[in-house]
Amino acid sequence: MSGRPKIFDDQEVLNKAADVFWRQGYEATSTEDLLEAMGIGKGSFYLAFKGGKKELYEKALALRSDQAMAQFRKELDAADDPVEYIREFFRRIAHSTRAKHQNGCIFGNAVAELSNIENPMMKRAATHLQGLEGLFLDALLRGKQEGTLHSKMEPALLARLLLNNWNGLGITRRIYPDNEALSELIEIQLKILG
Amino acid sequence: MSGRPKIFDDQEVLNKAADVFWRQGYEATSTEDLLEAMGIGKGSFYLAFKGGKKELYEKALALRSDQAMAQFRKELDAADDPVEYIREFFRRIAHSTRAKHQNGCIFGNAVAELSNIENPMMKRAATHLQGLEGLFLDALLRGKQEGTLHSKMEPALLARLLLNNWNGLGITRRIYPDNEALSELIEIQLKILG
DNA sequence: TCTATTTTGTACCAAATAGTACAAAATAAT
DNA sequence: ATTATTTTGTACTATTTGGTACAAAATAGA
Repeated sequence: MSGRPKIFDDQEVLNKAADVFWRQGYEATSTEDLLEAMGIGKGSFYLAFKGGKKELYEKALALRSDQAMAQFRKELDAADDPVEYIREFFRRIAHSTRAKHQNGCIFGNAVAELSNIENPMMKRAATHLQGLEGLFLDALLRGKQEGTLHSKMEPALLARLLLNNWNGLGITRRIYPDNEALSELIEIQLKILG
Repeated sequence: MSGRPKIFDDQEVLNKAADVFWRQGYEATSTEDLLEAMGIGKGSFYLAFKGGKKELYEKALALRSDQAMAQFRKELDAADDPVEYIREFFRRIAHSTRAKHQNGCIFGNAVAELSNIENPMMKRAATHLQGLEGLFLDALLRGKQEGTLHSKMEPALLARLLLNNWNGLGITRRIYPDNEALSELIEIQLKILG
Protein backbone atom coordinates (compact mmCIF):
# COMPACT_ATOMS: atom_id res chain seq x y z
CA MET A 1 0.00 0.00 0.00
CA SER A 2 1.05 3.54 -0.62
CA GLY A 3 -0.40 6.83 -1.81
CA ARG A 4 -1.81 9.87 -0.09
CA PRO A 5 -3.80 8.88 2.98
CA LYS A 6 -7.57 9.24 3.08
CA ILE A 7 -8.81 11.92 5.42
CA PHE A 8 -12.11 10.21 6.10
CA ASP A 9 -13.63 6.88 6.98
CA ASP A 10 -16.26 5.44 4.66
CA GLN A 11 -18.58 4.29 7.42
CA GLU A 12 -18.40 7.65 9.14
CA VAL A 13 -19.26 9.71 6.11
CA LEU A 14 -21.99 7.26 5.18
CA ASN A 15 -23.53 7.81 8.57
CA LYS A 16 -23.32 11.56 8.17
CA ALA A 17 -24.86 11.34 4.73
CA ALA A 18 -27.61 9.10 6.08
CA ASP A 19 -28.54 11.77 8.61
CA VAL A 20 -28.95 14.34 5.87
CA PHE A 21 -30.99 12.00 3.68
CA TRP A 22 -33.12 11.08 6.65
CA ARG A 23 -33.89 14.72 7.36
CA GLN A 24 -34.40 15.97 3.83
CA GLY A 25 -35.14 12.96 1.67
CA TYR A 26 -33.41 12.04 -1.55
CA GLU A 27 -34.50 14.66 -4.06
CA ALA A 28 -34.28 17.65 -1.76
CA THR A 29 -30.70 16.83 -0.84
CA SER A 30 -28.02 18.25 -3.12
CA THR A 31 -24.54 16.81 -3.43
CA GLU A 32 -23.37 20.12 -2.02
CA ASP A 33 -25.40 19.45 1.15
CA LEU A 34 -23.83 16.03 1.40
CA LEU A 35 -20.26 17.19 0.87
CA GLU A 36 -20.69 19.78 3.58
CA ALA A 37 -22.16 17.28 6.02
CA MET A 38 -19.52 14.68 5.25
CA GLY A 39 -16.75 17.25 5.42
CA ILE A 40 -15.00 16.16 2.26
CA GLY A 41 -14.46 17.69 -1.18
CA LYS A 42 -15.68 16.68 -4.60
CA GLY A 43 -12.42 15.02 -5.55
CA SER A 44 -12.53 12.65 -2.63
CA PHE A 45 -16.23 12.06 -2.95
CA TYR A 46 -16.38 11.04 -6.58
CA LEU A 47 -13.31 8.90 -6.15
CA ALA A 48 -14.89 6.97 -3.29
CA PHE A 49 -18.44 6.93 -4.67
CA LYS A 50 -18.32 6.90 -8.44
CA GLY A 51 -22.08 6.52 -8.59
CA GLY A 52 -22.51 9.92 -6.94
CA LYS A 53 -25.54 10.79 -4.87
CA LYS A 54 -27.42 7.67 -5.85
CA GLU A 55 -24.71 5.24 -4.76
CA LEU A 56 -24.29 7.21 -1.56
CA TYR A 57 -28.00 6.97 -0.79
CA GLU A 58 -28.11 3.24 -1.41
CA LYS A 59 -25.09 2.59 0.78
CA ALA A 60 -26.26 4.94 3.50
CA LEU A 61 -29.63 3.20 3.62
CA ALA A 62 -28.07 -0.25 3.61
CA LEU A 63 -25.78 0.75 6.46
CA ARG A 64 -28.63 2.07 8.55
CA SER A 65 -30.60 -1.05 7.84
CA ASP A 66 -27.76 -3.30 8.92
CA GLN A 67 -27.25 -1.29 12.07
CA ALA A 68 -30.93 -1.25 12.99
CA MET A 69 -31.43 -4.93 12.26
CA ALA A 70 -28.34 -5.94 14.17
CA GLN A 71 -29.41 -3.95 17.21
CA PHE A 72 -32.92 -5.34 17.12
CA ARG A 73 -31.66 -8.87 16.77
CA LYS A 74 -29.18 -8.47 19.58
CA GLU A 75 -31.68 -6.95 21.98
CA LEU A 76 -34.33 -9.46 21.02
CA ASP A 77 -32.02 -12.39 21.63
CA ALA A 78 -31.07 -10.95 24.99
CA ALA A 79 -34.68 -10.33 26.00
CA ASP A 80 -36.39 -12.61 28.50
CA ASP A 81 -39.77 -12.06 26.90
CA PRO A 82 -39.67 -11.40 23.15
CA VAL A 83 -43.22 -10.08 23.12
CA GLU A 84 -42.41 -7.63 25.85
CA TYR A 85 -39.41 -6.60 23.83
CA ILE A 86 -41.68 -5.68 20.91
CA ARG A 87 -43.71 -3.57 23.31
CA GLU A 88 -40.58 -1.79 24.44
CA PHE A 89 -39.54 -1.32 20.84
CA PHE A 90 -42.73 0.59 20.08
CA ARG A 91 -42.78 2.44 23.37
CA ARG A 92 -39.38 3.88 22.57
CA ILE A 93 -40.96 5.95 19.84
CA ALA A 94 -42.72 7.98 22.50
CA HIS A 95 -39.38 8.91 24.06
CA SER A 96 -38.05 10.86 21.11
CA THR A 97 -37.24 14.49 20.53
CA ARG A 98 -39.43 16.56 18.27
CA ALA A 99 -36.66 16.66 15.72
CA LYS A 100 -36.62 12.87 15.58
CA HIS A 101 -40.37 12.74 15.23
CA GLN A 102 -40.15 15.05 12.24
CA ASN A 103 -37.76 12.68 10.50
CA GLY A 104 -40.06 9.69 10.61
CA CYS A 105 -38.73 6.33 9.46
CA ILE A 106 -35.92 6.57 6.95
CA PHE A 107 -37.10 3.47 5.09
CA GLY A 108 -40.73 4.50 5.03
CA ASN A 109 -39.60 7.88 3.72
CA ALA A 110 -37.66 6.17 0.96
CA VAL A 111 -40.64 4.03 -0.01
CA ALA A 112 -42.93 7.05 -0.07
CA GLU A 113 -40.62 9.28 -2.04
CA LEU A 114 -39.15 6.86 -4.53
CA SER A 115 -41.87 4.38 -5.48
CA ASN A 116 -42.59 6.09 -8.78
CA ILE A 117 -39.31 7.83 -9.53
CA GLU A 118 -36.61 5.34 -8.51
CA ASN A 119 -38.31 2.00 -8.30
CA PRO A 120 -35.21 -0.19 -7.80
CA MET A 121 -34.13 1.91 -4.85
CA MET A 122 -37.64 1.92 -3.42
CA LYS A 123 -37.65 -1.85 -3.60
CA ARG A 124 -34.49 -2.03 -1.57
CA ALA A 125 -36.02 0.19 1.09
CA ALA A 126 -39.09 -2.04 1.02
CA THR A 127 -36.84 -5.04 1.61
CA HIS A 128 -35.45 -3.38 4.71
CA LEU A 129 -38.95 -2.98 6.10
CA GLN A 130 -39.75 -6.57 5.25
CA GLY A 131 -36.68 -7.43 7.28
CA LEU A 132 -38.20 -5.61 10.23
CA GLU A 133 -41.41 -7.54 9.72
CA GLY A 134 -39.33 -10.71 9.74
CA LEU A 135 -37.84 -9.78 13.08
CA PHE A 136 -41.29 -9.11 14.47
CA LEU A 137 -42.31 -12.55 13.29
CA ASP A 138 -39.29 -14.20 14.89
CA ALA A 139 -40.15 -12.54 18.17
CA LEU A 140 -43.78 -13.58 17.95
CA LEU A 141 -42.95 -17.18 17.13
CA ARG A 142 -40.59 -17.34 20.04
CA GLY A 143 -43.23 -15.77 22.23
CA LYS A 144 -45.70 -18.38 21.11
CA GLN A 145 -43.31 -21.18 21.84
CA GLU A 146 -42.37 -19.81 25.23
CA GLY A 147 -45.96 -19.09 26.09
CA THR A 148 -45.83 -15.31 26.43
CA LEU A 149 -47.87 -14.68 23.30
CA HIS A 150 -51.46 -15.57 23.92
CA SER A 151 -53.08 -14.09 20.82
CA LYS A 152 -55.01 -16.49 18.64
CA MET A 153 -54.07 -14.50 15.56
CA GLU A 154 -51.70 -15.97 13.04
CA PRO A 155 -48.19 -14.72 13.89
CA ALA A 156 -47.39 -13.84 10.27
CA LEU A 157 -50.46 -11.64 10.06
CA LEU A 158 -49.71 -10.13 13.43
CA ALA A 159 -46.21 -9.27 12.23
CA ARG A 160 -47.67 -7.61 9.16
CA LEU A 161 -49.96 -5.63 11.40
CA LEU A 162 -47.07 -4.49 13.53
CA LEU A 163 -45.20 -3.41 10.41
CA ASN A 164 -48.21 -1.37 9.35
CA ASN A 165 -48.41 0.23 12.77
CA TRP A 166 -44.74 1.11 12.48
CA ASN A 167 -45.24 2.56 9.02
CA GLY A 168 -48.19 4.55 10.25
CA LEU A 169 -46.29 5.95 13.19
CA GLY A 170 -43.62 7.21 10.78
CA ILE A 171 -46.28 9.59 9.48
CA THR A 172 -48.49 10.07 12.53
CA ARG A 173 -45.62 11.09 14.79
CA ARG A 174 -44.99 14.03 12.47
CA ILE A 175 -48.60 15.12 12.64
CA TYR A 176 -48.65 14.71 16.42
CA PRO A 177 -45.05 15.06 17.61
CA ASP A 178 -46.21 14.80 21.18
CA ASN A 179 -44.90 11.97 23.32
CA GLU A 180 -47.97 11.85 25.54
CA ALA A 181 -50.34 11.52 22.62
CA LEU A 182 -48.10 9.01 20.90
CA SER A 183 -47.82 6.96 24.04
CA GLU A 184 -51.59 6.66 24.28
CA LEU A 185 -51.78 5.59 20.67
CA ILE A 186 -49.02 3.05 21.02
CA GLU A 187 -50.47 1.48 24.15
CA ILE A 188 -53.78 0.97 22.40
CA GLN A 189 -52.09 -0.62 19.45
CA LEU A 190 -50.14 -2.99 21.64
CA LYS A 191 -53.34 -4.36 23.13
CA ILE A 192 -53.56 -6.62 20.14
CA LEU A 193 -50.58 -8.55 21.51
CA GLY A 194 -52.84 -9.60 24.34
CA MET B 1 -65.14 41.70 -19.10
CA SER B 2 -62.98 41.51 -22.14
CA GLY B 3 -59.55 40.30 -23.17
CA ARG B 4 -58.25 37.15 -24.79
CA PRO B 5 -60.11 34.12 -23.48
CA LYS B 6 -58.44 31.56 -21.24
CA ILE B 7 -57.84 28.21 -22.87
CA PHE B 8 -58.01 26.27 -19.62
CA ASP B 9 -60.03 25.87 -16.46
CA ASP B 10 -58.28 26.38 -13.14
CA GLN B 11 -59.90 23.40 -11.44
CA GLU B 12 -59.06 21.12 -14.33
CA VAL B 13 -55.40 21.98 -14.49
CA LEU B 14 -55.17 21.80 -10.70
CA ASN B 15 -56.47 18.27 -10.86
CA LYS B 16 -53.99 17.36 -13.55
CA ALA B 17 -51.17 18.90 -11.54
CA ALA B 18 -52.34 17.03 -8.45
CA ASP B 19 -52.01 13.73 -10.30
CA VAL B 20 -48.41 14.49 -11.17
CA PHE B 21 -47.57 15.59 -7.64
CA TRP B 22 -49.26 12.50 -6.28
CA ARG B 23 -47.16 10.26 -8.48
CA GLN B 24 -43.82 11.97 -8.19
CA GLY B 25 -43.92 14.07 -5.07
CA TYR B 26 -43.03 17.74 -4.81
CA GLU B 27 -39.29 17.91 -5.31
CA ALA B 28 -39.07 15.37 -8.12
CA THR B 29 -41.67 17.23 -10.17
CA SER B 30 -40.35 19.98 -12.45
CA THR B 31 -42.45 22.87 -13.67
CA GLU B 32 -41.85 21.46 -17.13
CA ASP B 33 -43.56 18.20 -16.03
CA LEU B 34 -46.47 20.22 -14.74
CA LEU B 35 -46.87 22.40 -17.82
CA GLU B 36 -46.90 19.32 -20.01
CA ALA B 37 -49.49 17.58 -17.83
CA MET B 38 -51.65 20.67 -17.60
CA GLY B 39 -51.33 21.37 -21.29
CA ILE B 40 -50.59 25.08 -20.94
CA GLY B 41 -47.56 27.28 -21.56
CA LYS B 42 -45.37 29.28 -19.24
CA GLY B 43 -47.08 32.56 -20.01
CA SER B 44 -50.46 31.28 -18.95
CA PHE B 45 -49.09 29.40 -16.01
CA TYR B 46 -47.22 32.21 -14.32
CA LEU B 47 -50.09 34.58 -14.96
CA ALA B 48 -52.56 32.28 -13.24
CA PHE B 49 -50.21 31.03 -10.51
CA LYS B 50 -47.74 33.75 -9.67
CA GLY B 51 -46.33 31.65 -6.87
CA GLY B 52 -45.18 29.03 -9.37
CA LYS B 53 -44.81 25.38 -8.43
CA LYS B 54 -45.29 26.02 -4.74
CA GLU B 55 -48.62 27.79 -5.12
CA LEU B 56 -49.73 25.10 -7.53
CA TYR B 57 -48.87 22.36 -5.06
CA GLU B 58 -50.72 24.04 -2.23
CA LYS B 59 -53.82 24.61 -4.30
CA ALA B 60 -53.72 21.14 -5.80
CA LEU B 61 -53.50 19.58 -2.36
CA ALA B 62 -56.26 21.78 -0.98
CA LEU B 63 -58.49 20.84 -3.89
CA ARG B 64 -57.91 17.14 -3.41
CA SER B 65 -58.57 17.53 0.29
CA ASP B 66 -61.84 19.32 -0.30
CA GLN B 67 -62.92 16.70 -2.80
CA ALA B 68 -62.00 13.78 -0.57
CA MET B 69 -63.58 15.26 2.52
CA ALA B 70 -66.76 16.20 0.70
CA GLN B 71 -67.13 12.70 -0.69
CA PHE B 72 -66.48 11.07 2.65
CA ARG B 73 -68.96 13.35 4.39
CA LYS B 74 -71.60 12.77 1.77
CA GLU B 75 -71.24 8.99 1.80
CA LEU B 76 -71.08 8.92 5.57
CA ASP B 77 -74.23 10.96 5.92
CA ALA B 78 -75.99 8.67 3.48
CA ALA B 79 -74.83 5.50 5.23
CA ASP B 80 -77.21 3.51 7.39
CA ASP B 81 -74.42 2.35 9.65
CA PRO B 82 -71.53 4.81 10.00
CA VAL B 83 -69.24 2.17 11.47
CA GLU B 84 -69.88 -0.12 8.57
CA TYR B 85 -69.10 2.79 6.29
CA ILE B 86 -65.68 3.10 7.87
CA ARG B 87 -65.15 -0.58 7.18
CA GLU B 88 -66.09 -0.07 3.56
CA PHE B 89 -63.80 2.93 3.39
CA PHE B 90 -60.80 0.81 4.37
CA ARG B 91 -61.85 -2.19 2.34
CA ARG B 92 -61.82 -0.03 -0.78
CA ILE B 93 -58.06 0.19 -0.52
CA ALA B 94 -57.87 -3.48 -1.39
CA HIS B 95 -59.70 -2.86 -4.66
CA SER B 96 -57.07 -0.64 -6.23
CA THR B 97 -54.76 -1.02 -9.18
CA ARG B 98 -51.08 -1.54 -8.61
CA ALA B 99 -50.43 1.93 -9.95
CA LYS B 100 -52.70 3.40 -7.29
CA HIS B 101 -51.01 1.39 -4.58
CA GLN B 102 -47.67 2.81 -5.65
CA ASN B 103 -48.95 6.35 -5.20
CA GLY B 104 -49.93 5.90 -1.57
CA CYS B 105 -51.78 8.72 0.17
CA ILE B 106 -51.09 12.15 -1.29
CA PHE B 107 -51.28 13.81 2.13
CA GLY B 108 -49.11 11.23 3.84
CA ASN B 109 -46.62 11.66 1.04
CA ALA B 110 -46.60 15.40 1.58
CA VAL B 111 -46.07 15.01 5.31
CA ALA B 112 -43.22 12.56 4.74
CA GLU B 113 -41.48 14.59 2.09
CA LEU B 114 -41.90 18.10 3.42
CA SER B 115 -41.68 17.96 7.21
CA ASN B 116 -38.11 19.22 7.26
CA ILE B 117 -37.88 21.15 4.03
CA GLU B 118 -41.20 23.00 3.71
CA ASN B 119 -42.70 22.99 7.16
CA PRO B 120 -45.66 25.31 6.49
CA MET B 121 -46.78 23.18 3.59
CA MET B 122 -46.31 20.00 5.60
CA LYS B 123 -48.51 21.45 8.31
CA ARG B 124 -51.27 22.05 5.83
CA ALA B 125 -51.06 18.45 4.66
CA ALA B 126 -51.13 17.39 8.30
CA THR B 127 -54.28 19.42 8.76
CA HIS B 128 -55.93 17.52 5.93
CA LEU B 129 -55.17 14.24 7.67
CA GLN B 130 -56.48 15.61 10.93
CA GLY B 131 -59.63 16.38 8.98
CA LEU B 132 -59.87 12.73 8.04
CA GLU B 133 -59.42 11.79 11.67
CA GLY B 134 -62.23 14.18 12.49
CA LEU B 135 -64.51 12.42 10.04
CA PHE B 136 -63.62 9.07 11.55
CA LEU B 137 -64.54 10.49 14.92
CA ASP B 138 -67.86 11.81 13.68
CA ALA B 139 -68.68 8.41 12.30
CA LEU B 140 -67.69 6.67 15.52
CA LEU B 141 -69.70 9.04 17.69
CA ARG B 142 -72.72 8.51 15.53
CA GLY B 143 -72.15 4.78 15.68
CA LYS B 144 -71.98 4.95 19.43
CA GLN B 145 -75.19 6.92 19.63
CA GLU B 146 -77.00 4.64 17.24
CA GLY B 147 -75.68 1.54 18.94
CA THR B 148 -73.62 0.05 16.11
CA LEU B 149 -70.28 0.77 17.78
CA HIS B 150 -69.79 -1.57 20.68
CA SER B 151 -66.13 -0.94 21.45
CA LYS B 152 -65.36 0.27 24.93
CA MET B 153 -62.46 2.30 23.66
CA GLU B 154 -62.62 6.06 23.70
CA PRO B 155 -63.86 7.18 20.27
CA ALA B 156 -61.21 9.92 19.96
CA LEU B 157 -58.46 7.40 20.52
CA LEU B 158 -60.09 4.96 18.16
CA ALA B 159 -60.20 7.66 15.50
CA ARG B 160 -56.51 8.33 16.05
CA LEU B 161 -55.85 4.64 15.66
CA LEU B 162 -57.77 4.53 12.41
CA LEU B 163 -55.76 7.48 11.13
CA ASN B 164 -52.57 5.66 11.98
CA ASN B 165 -53.81 2.57 10.18
CA TRP B 166 -54.56 4.73 7.17
CA ASN B 167 -51.14 6.33 7.30
CA GLY B 168 -49.52 2.95 7.58
CA LEU B 169 -51.42 1.56 4.62
CA GLY B 170 -50.10 4.45 2.52
CA ILE B 171 -46.68 2.88 2.95
CA THR B 172 -47.52 -0.80 3.37
CA ARG B 173 -49.58 -0.96 0.19
CA ARG B 174 -46.47 0.01 -1.75
CA ILE B 175 -44.43 -2.73 -0.13
CA TYR B 176 -47.21 -5.27 -0.70
CA PRO B 177 -49.26 -3.99 -3.64
CA ASP B 178 -51.34 -7.13 -3.53
CA ASN B 179 -55.05 -6.83 -2.93
CA GLU B 180 -55.35 -10.24 -1.30
CA ALA B 181 -52.64 -9.54 1.21
CA LEU B 182 -53.95 -6.06 1.87
CA SER B 183 -57.44 -7.37 2.39
CA GLU B 184 -56.25 -9.76 5.08
CA LEU B 185 -54.41 -6.96 6.81
CA ILE B 186 -57.34 -4.59 6.66
CA GLU B 187 -59.82 -7.14 8.00
CA ILE B 188 -57.61 -7.78 10.98
CA GLN B 189 -57.30 -4.09 11.66
CA LEU B 190 -61.04 -3.61 11.51
CA LYS B 191 -61.59 -6.13 14.26
CA ILE B 192 -60.87 -3.37 16.70
CA LEU B 193 -64.21 -1.82 15.73
CA GLY B 194 -65.82 -4.85 17.30
C1' DT C 1 16.16 10.23 -2.28
C1' DC C 2 13.50 8.82 -5.99
C1' DT C 3 9.42 6.56 -7.87
C1' DA C 4 4.95 4.72 -8.03
C1' DT C 5 0.54 5.27 -6.17
C1' DT C 6 -3.42 7.16 -4.19
C1' DT C 7 -6.03 11.04 -2.46
C1' DT C 8 -7.20 15.82 -2.42
C1' DG C 9 -8.75 20.44 -3.86
C1' DT C 10 -10.06 23.45 -7.38
C1' DA C 11 -11.11 25.07 -11.67
C1' DC C 12 -14.06 24.17 -15.15
C1' DC C 13 -18.14 22.64 -18.01
C1' DA C 14 -22.50 21.34 -19.86
C1' DA C 15 -27.23 20.69 -18.84
C1' DA C 16 -31.30 21.68 -16.55
C1' DT C 17 -34.28 24.76 -14.28
C1' DA C 18 -37.17 28.44 -12.52
C1' DG C 19 -38.66 32.53 -13.68
C1' DT C 20 -39.13 37.17 -16.52
C1' DA C 21 -40.05 40.19 -20.46
C1' DC C 22 -42.66 41.32 -24.03
C1' DA C 23 -44.78 41.27 -28.46
C1' DA C 24 -48.60 39.12 -30.67
C1' DA C 25 -53.24 37.31 -30.36
C1' DA C 26 -57.95 37.33 -29.16
C1' DT C 27 -61.74 39.03 -27.17
C1' DA C 28 -65.65 42.91 -25.34
C1' DA C 29 -67.14 47.37 -25.29
C1' DT C 30 -67.65 51.78 -27.42
C1' DA D 1 -63.22 50.16 -36.70
C1' DT D 2 -60.85 51.40 -32.76
C1' DT D 3 -59.49 50.84 -28.10
C1' DA D 4 -58.78 48.74 -23.78
C1' DT D 5 -57.97 44.50 -21.67
C1' DT D 6 -56.50 39.96 -20.84
C1' DT D 7 -54.20 35.76 -22.25
C1' DT D 8 -50.80 33.34 -24.83
C1' DG D 9 -46.34 31.78 -26.68
C1' DT D 10 -41.58 32.40 -27.01
C1' DA D 11 -37.23 34.13 -26.44
C1' DC D 12 -34.17 35.18 -23.03
C1' DT D 13 -31.58 35.17 -18.54
C1' DA D 14 -29.53 34.00 -14.36
C1' DT D 15 -28.70 30.34 -11.27
C1' DT D 16 -28.08 25.92 -9.70
C1' DT D 17 -26.65 21.45 -10.44
C1' DG D 18 -24.14 17.11 -11.03
C1' DG D 19 -20.12 15.74 -12.70
C1' DT D 20 -15.17 15.81 -14.92
C1' DA D 21 -10.26 17.03 -15.46
C1' DC D 22 -6.10 17.53 -13.64
C1' DA D 23 -2.29 19.34 -11.13
C1' DA D 24 -0.58 19.30 -6.51
C1' DA D 25 -0.02 16.83 -2.21
C1' DA D 26 1.07 13.06 0.65
C1' DT D 27 2.28 8.72 1.56
C1' DA D 28 5.02 3.62 1.16
C1' DG D 29 8.50 1.18 -0.60
C1' DA D 30 12.82 0.56 -3.19
